[in-house]
Amino acid sequence: MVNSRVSVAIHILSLIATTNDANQLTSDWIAGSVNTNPVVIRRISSQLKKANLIASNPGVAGYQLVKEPKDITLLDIYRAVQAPEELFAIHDNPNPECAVGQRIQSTLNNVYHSVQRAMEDKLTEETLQDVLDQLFH
Amino acid sequence: MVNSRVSVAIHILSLIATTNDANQLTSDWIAGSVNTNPVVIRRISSQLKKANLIASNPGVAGYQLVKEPKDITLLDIYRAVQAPEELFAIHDNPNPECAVGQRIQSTLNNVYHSVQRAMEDKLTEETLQDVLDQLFH
DNA sequence: CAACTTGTAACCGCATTAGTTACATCAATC
DNA sequence: GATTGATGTAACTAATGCGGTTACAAGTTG
Repeated sequence: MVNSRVSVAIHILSLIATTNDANQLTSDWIAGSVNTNPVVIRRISSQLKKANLIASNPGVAGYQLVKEPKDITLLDIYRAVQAPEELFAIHDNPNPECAVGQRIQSTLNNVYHSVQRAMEDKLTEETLQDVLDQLFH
Repeated sequence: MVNSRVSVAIHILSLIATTNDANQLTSDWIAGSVNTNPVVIRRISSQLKKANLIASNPGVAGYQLVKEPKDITLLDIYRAVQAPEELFAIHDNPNPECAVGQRIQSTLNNVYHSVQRAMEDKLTEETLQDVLDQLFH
């Protein structure tokens, strides 16, 4: 299962996108909405910042979106908070002396590739704006 | 990331589908091809058996496919070894007094649903036979 | 009976995750 | 310029899930 950082990141970005008062947008206040520790918010915000999705300044309260919600895809968010990895794990060191063991890894890689691609395509289709539309239907 | 049990399950099923000598198909021998402990093989085989994909008998060596490889989809295998769960985790107890916190869970559920659906559709498209075709191209 | 097998329970070490404490650094305000 | 309150990070903890392993019950075959 994909960890909850993606969900928290979307929550954070939704708050940033819809909160007018910048002074209100502290990691403490966001943590109150997400219901977690402020450090968890700052940790994920740091990843969103490195991915160039939000901006912030040490010492000054608040976060700002760098792009418009319609230009932030869920894949952008996913990749911002998720270590780059394959969706499916493949076991290590299958026996090369076995016909199946010898070719199972490359075969699985091929098979899984289209599955992961399908997932990422869907994540690309949906943007932060779509999330906002659903939040305030 | 999805754990490696799916990959090991496909490996096991590939061996069963392509090994003629039933006496050879012990959990010990399969473990030698996968390169793991025989108990890991029996554990996953037990799940495949409960999912009605393979058959076996206590005390007698070997496993047999219950269906033809073309009738075993990767989703069948995925569901056999994977606890039924959502692909994306959603954080617990967001603040109901916040407009975003109040609706984020149901919104994320909707958003993630189509993504998971896309993945499962792809897993349904590919069968054990496709894997065998790629293994012995 | 002896030598095998499958099936399962139980435990271990490791990695990952979310939560937390602590603190360095910076900015705004009195 | 000292105080206050913010971001940014390092470091630690508890809980969880994973694959690997030992042990053993129960069955089959020769």
